[in-house]
Amino acid sequence: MDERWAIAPAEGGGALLVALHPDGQPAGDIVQEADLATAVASRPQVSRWVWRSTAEIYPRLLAAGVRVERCYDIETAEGLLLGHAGRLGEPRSAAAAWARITNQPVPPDPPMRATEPGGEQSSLFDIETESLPFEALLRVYADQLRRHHDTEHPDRMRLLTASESSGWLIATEMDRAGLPWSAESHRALLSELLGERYAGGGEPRRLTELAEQVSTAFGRRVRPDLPADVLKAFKQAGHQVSSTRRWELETIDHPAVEPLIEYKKLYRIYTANGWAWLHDWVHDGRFRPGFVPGGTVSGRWITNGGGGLQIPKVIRRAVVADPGWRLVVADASQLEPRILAAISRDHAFMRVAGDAADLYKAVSDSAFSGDRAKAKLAVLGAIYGQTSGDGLKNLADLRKRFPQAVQYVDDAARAGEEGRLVRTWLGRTCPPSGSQLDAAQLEGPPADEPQVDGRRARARGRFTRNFVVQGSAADWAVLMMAALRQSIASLKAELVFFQHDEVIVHCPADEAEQVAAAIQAAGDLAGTLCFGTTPTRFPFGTAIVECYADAK
DNA sequence: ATCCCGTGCGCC
DNA sequence: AAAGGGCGCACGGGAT
Repeated sequence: MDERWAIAPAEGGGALLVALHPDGQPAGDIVQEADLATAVASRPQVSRWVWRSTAEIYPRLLAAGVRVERCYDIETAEGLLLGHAGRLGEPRSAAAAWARITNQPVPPDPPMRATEPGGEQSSLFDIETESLPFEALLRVYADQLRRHHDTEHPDRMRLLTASESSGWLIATEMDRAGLPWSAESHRALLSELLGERYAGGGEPRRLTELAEQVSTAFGRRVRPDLPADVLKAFKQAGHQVSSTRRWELETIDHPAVEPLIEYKKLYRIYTANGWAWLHDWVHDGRFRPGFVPGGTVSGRWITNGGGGLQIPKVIRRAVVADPGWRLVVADASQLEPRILAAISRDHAFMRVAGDAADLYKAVSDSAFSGDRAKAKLAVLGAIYGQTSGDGLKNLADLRKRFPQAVQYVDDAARAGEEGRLVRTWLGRTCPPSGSQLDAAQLEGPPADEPQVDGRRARARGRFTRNFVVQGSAADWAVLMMAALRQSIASLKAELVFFQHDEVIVHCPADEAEQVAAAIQAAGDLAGTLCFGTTPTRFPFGTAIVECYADAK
């Protein structure tokens, strides 16, 4: 039974509720109840809750011990529908949607609330309840159902909205659970890498030493954290470099290079994941990243404040399962080329993507006489938009063997260059050309010259080329997460981390094998739900470990 | 004192 | 060997 109810918070912790017809119209009278969580918990027959914002309501439900199976997040849907209409960037709040329906001035979206470091649950109660009347919210919802119907692929668009709404449920649950984090291991690691901190503050011992070594090598005081200073010093020493990026420094033969590179590496750890970060972001043995589903235009998630999706490999030593528990770490192997196979419907490419072990090997056997490195470069070049180098010839070979797959991304690039929109498989749409959210707009100086326009157009082409693949991969990934969430719901296991194509589940040791199997099953199901029946496979590399650093 | 931007590097 | 896409974050320095 697909029973839908809409709900909104009311004064004093209460709630307004109403049952809904399939077309979104109210199926009865609006009722008011005294307690939001009780109102939800007492209606187990409801299979999908319709609400303005998961971020507003769901933390309160979870705090009261109430989990929901499915929801429809109206503001998330508004963003996706606006995007589909080529209006990404316009206000997506329910109030804005209502204003558009009623031809009133559209209010700007409220600024994004900064996440409290550590994701304290209490801060989530502070979100102001929007003053849009419940009846207006219901009208917005019904209007959105109609707009779904009018999209290019209504079934896919509905699946996208449902999936993205699930993403918000998952994000909220993951932030509540938190990633198990050993502050003790983290501190030990920092001491080992950086040395002691001086009592009076300032950089730790190892950084001070390396900075001195750099100065010694130059024969004068040089501050390694000032690129301009470093550039000048190298120039005086007779080495011309255009930046102090690591790969460029590595080409120089000079005794300052080695301590300088080491300094930069450790300085990064010190500033981004050092003692201050640990203090701000890890509490009670958990790191709560503040996940934001669909935070990027391509649909990838972002996190709020703690750099949760950029945890350096070396720092993963601090991610440790609870005693008797394990981390099941799984990443989807070679996901983007497999996605390209599925969305392009290139039969030959779908078949090589049916090789569960190694797609690049399968491509190289098929088109590059066994040269795996070449095959990989060609495939990545197609996805990212190669502009130079040997890759172009490899790309030509790839096109010969898999014309439809390469055509798909070439078409996306062409569309982008010509200022048209492109969409992911499920219908998430790129920003319109020239809009605020169009990254290619920033490319180069703001001049009217044809050369600049051309470069900008090509930059947008590379963006849209990648968008259809990266974004469709994000479509798949969230569906996979939603399927996984359902299949482990009866276990003690908890989803605790998600990073583009990688998930971590924290579970008792005796559940680990079952969880690992559930992840693969969820990937397979997501593939079928998203793309229908195809030969393409979505295999995972899975590790059952006590420490994140031991995965892979 | 505070904001903005370029630089550089972490992740996928 | 690097490049080609997407991000967040910290820093210093200049502008305000």
